[in-house]
Amino acid sequence: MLDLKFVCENIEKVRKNLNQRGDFSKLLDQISAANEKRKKIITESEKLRQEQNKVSEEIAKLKKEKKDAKRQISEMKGVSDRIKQFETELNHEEKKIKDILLNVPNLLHDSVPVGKDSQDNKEIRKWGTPPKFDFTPQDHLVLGEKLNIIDIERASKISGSRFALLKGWGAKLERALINFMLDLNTKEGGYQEILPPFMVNQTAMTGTGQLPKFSEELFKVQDSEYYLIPTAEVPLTNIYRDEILDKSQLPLYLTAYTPCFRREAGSYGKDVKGLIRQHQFNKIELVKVVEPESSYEELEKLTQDAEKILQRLELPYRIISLCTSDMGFGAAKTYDLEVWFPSQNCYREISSCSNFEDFQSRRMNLRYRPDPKSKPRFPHTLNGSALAVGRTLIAILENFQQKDGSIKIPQALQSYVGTDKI
RNA sequence: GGAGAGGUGGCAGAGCGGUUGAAUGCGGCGGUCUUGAAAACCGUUAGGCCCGUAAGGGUCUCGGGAGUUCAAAUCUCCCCCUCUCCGCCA
Repeated sequence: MLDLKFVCENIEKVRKNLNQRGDFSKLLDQISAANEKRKKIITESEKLRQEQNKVSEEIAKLKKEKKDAKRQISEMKGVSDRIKQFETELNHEEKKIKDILLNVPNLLHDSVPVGKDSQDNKEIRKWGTPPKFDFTPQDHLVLGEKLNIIDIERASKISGSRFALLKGWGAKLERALINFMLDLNTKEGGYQEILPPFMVNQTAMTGTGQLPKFSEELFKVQDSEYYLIPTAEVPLTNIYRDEILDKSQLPLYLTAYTPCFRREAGSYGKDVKGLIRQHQFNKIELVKVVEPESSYEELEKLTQDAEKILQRLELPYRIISLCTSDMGFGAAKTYDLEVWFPSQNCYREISSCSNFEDFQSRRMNLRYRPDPKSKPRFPHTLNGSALAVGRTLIAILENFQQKDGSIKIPQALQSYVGTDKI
């Protein structure tokens, strides 16, 4: 959520920035107008309240002295009604402002490349070289079926489309990856491991920005107010919602393994084959809460933490900076990590690392105190996948496949899987 | 699921419907004392919003919402959460 005051005081600047994401001009004007009205109402009603408080005090004094206060009481009867009227109007304007503000995306950082679609995303760097095969490499589905470790058909029998069943070494590899990533994040990255709830309430979803705008992407649990998390970002970032953290608690580094649940509405026909796009997938997430001054430095570090996993797994990847039109709703800047997929002969997203600045912390009223004497401020929040586990698994299958259809296990992972080949 | 208890400032814990944003204690910060520290003593210590260049002034907030009243932390109703006991259960 943007700062109302900032928006109203810098409306042309905000308009120009948001123009890169779409047309929010009308909404901004509505906000500005509603805010003017709001301020007027407040000024008027506070005058009345002041009078009410003063006279109430007089009444109290008179009563104490056992004197008559009838005149004052009847005088105040009308005042109280008018205050209530103002209150109603004020609530109306404030709700209007909040409803709009919750649906306005974050301002983009100056360094975000300008572009009109994903073609304009900017490659930042590349690591590793795509493997050369002296045979035609298979895609992960073919490999998975041959090895009897991925079963899509039976998964659709018990659930539906966009679900998968991992079996035997497949299941074990997935589990090994989870442990490997968590270990790396905690031991080398300094992240605290969290095992959060996989269902959260509406307030949490609003805090990180999934609601109110993107409800069609979420699974809601019937007969309850719970939503299945689409990413661990939601429970992790919301842990300290409505709190004022001490400066000594920052920076906060959190990591968690969770399954993620997404409706994938609007992705009909996209990635229908295989494990790329599922309704349920495993992910290890990194979340940071940091002081504003250091957040962009922290974004670089967080991205490197995610990269490190791919490097240890010897998977070739590249990093791109998402361009203005490809950026997500709440992010000010995003790097995507894309891993090499031999079967598709291209890089595909395996992690997304973003700085949300104070967009989320303002939504969830998460603050920190820079020092004991100063006012609380909104910290910056960041998150990134490290990594999407299912996509990592298939990247390993495809990049480490051998001529005979077997899969070599990357060195770093062998002790976790318990074999060097499947 | 059943029965009961309770939600007040960073924490603990008071609070006859009327100068109570809120006693007191602890903690935090500043100071006095001390060679230094501790102790003791003194002072200070919530957040949001509005007006104002500022100094400052005003206003709201005692889990959330609605109501009664000239006036609500205090009374009424609804909701949420926590704890204890019983039942069920991984």
